[in-house]
Amino acid sequence: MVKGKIAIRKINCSKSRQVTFFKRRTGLIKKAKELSILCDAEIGVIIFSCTGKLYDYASTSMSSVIERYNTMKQDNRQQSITAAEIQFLKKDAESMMQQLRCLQECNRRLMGEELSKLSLEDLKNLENVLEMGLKNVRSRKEQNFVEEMRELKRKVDDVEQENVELRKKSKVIGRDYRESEGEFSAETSSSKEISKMSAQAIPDKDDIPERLLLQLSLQSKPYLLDEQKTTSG
Amino acid sequence: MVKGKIAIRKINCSKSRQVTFFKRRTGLIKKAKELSILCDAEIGVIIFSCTGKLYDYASTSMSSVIERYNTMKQDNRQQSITAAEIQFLKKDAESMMQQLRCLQECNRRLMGEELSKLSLEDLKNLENVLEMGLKNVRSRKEQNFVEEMRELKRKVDDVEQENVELRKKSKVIGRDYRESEGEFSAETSSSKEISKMSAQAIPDKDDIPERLLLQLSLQSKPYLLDEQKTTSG
DNA sequence: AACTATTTATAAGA
DNA sequence: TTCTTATAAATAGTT
Repeated sequence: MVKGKIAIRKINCSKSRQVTFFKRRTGLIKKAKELSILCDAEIGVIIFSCTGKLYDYASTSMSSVIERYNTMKQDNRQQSITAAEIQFLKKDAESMMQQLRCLQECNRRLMGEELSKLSLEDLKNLENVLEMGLKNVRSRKEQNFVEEMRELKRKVDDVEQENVELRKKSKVIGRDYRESEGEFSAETSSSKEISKMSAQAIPDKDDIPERLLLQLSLQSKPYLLDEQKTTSG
Repeated sequence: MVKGKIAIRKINCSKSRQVTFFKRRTGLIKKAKELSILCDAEIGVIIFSCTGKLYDYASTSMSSVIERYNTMKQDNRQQSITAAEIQFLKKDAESMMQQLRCLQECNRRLMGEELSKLSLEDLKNLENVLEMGLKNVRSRKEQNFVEEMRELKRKVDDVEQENVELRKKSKVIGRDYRESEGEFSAETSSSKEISKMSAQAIPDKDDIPERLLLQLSLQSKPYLLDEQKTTSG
């Protein structure tokens, strides 16, 4: 190159390697700058010295260059999730958080909490909604009740019928058979079924990571069927 | 630089810009190569032409260079958001979605909808919650009502007092003044205030992007104070 | 793409 | 690191 051309291979002498690194690094970045200006190009140069020090140049910004590079390369591994996508995710999260807060507020009001900010008109509307809801719940409850009663009666009839036949049998083979035992066992099995039905509940709040619960301050537990809130009696 | 030095500024002639771009790009990458070899440096060069075409060189591999760059820069903005973080974001989103669905279900049940899956026990609990809530709402409503009545009465008194004084005045200056006019205008202003109070509602669902609404199928509008749902009467 | 006149870059030495 | 200087390399303008 000058005053004694050198071969392009690693410079062994640490001292002169360092000097050459400084000179050529400066030169390289100068050339990159010139190229970007002359030809209106977007350029990024990243240089790590052999000692690990970082030197860089970017005509716009390095993140812009890298992002553009990744987009163009369609690198689907780690880097390809662009800033835009992350923005979307974050925006989604924000919207959902807002929705959650809104729903929680509604929920609390439906449970008769946090009413202080409501106007007389709002309260009237809320009362109407609750009255309607309560009517529906009672109607449904009654319906369920009637159905379960009917079911129970049918079972009792079945067991009584069974008992009658057992009694007949015991007379035939001349053996004593206590009638109360059969009835009792039938009753317990049907009440087991009732409690099994009430066990199928909606998803529990424990499925949600604590991190989020804290963020949302769900400490007041707006989940209706949470056992800590709705102990019957 | 040569045979007529040129100024470092964008070359206007598209043709010569293209030629210069080719020459200098080649030169830049050659210099980068030489530097990486001579000084044992890890180098990456990314060049986008003004037409958007990508040219690059990396002494090792570009992903290695970029990764090392990001690690070193600890760039907390776009690129450094690791795959793990993105996983977190997505998990958060999922959890929130689940919470939302759960809250919506609760909300609907509190409004007496979607009761079919509930057991007799659940329905009893729900009825209790609604009764409690309704009690609170009615109590609050009554309180608000009393307060507003008191406020109104005070205003009426004020206006009557004003009337009395106006009548006195009109006698003094011998001019006729109709008493109904004053009272009427006072009444309208106070009823305006009532309706203003009910206007301050909770955030509307319209604030939430349509994309999310669709995802959540919020079409059934579980927002209590949504005007389409809770029209009084 | 090749040529060439010059400018630029830079190796070696200070 | 910076300066100097001799010389190699890069490249603008032309063919």
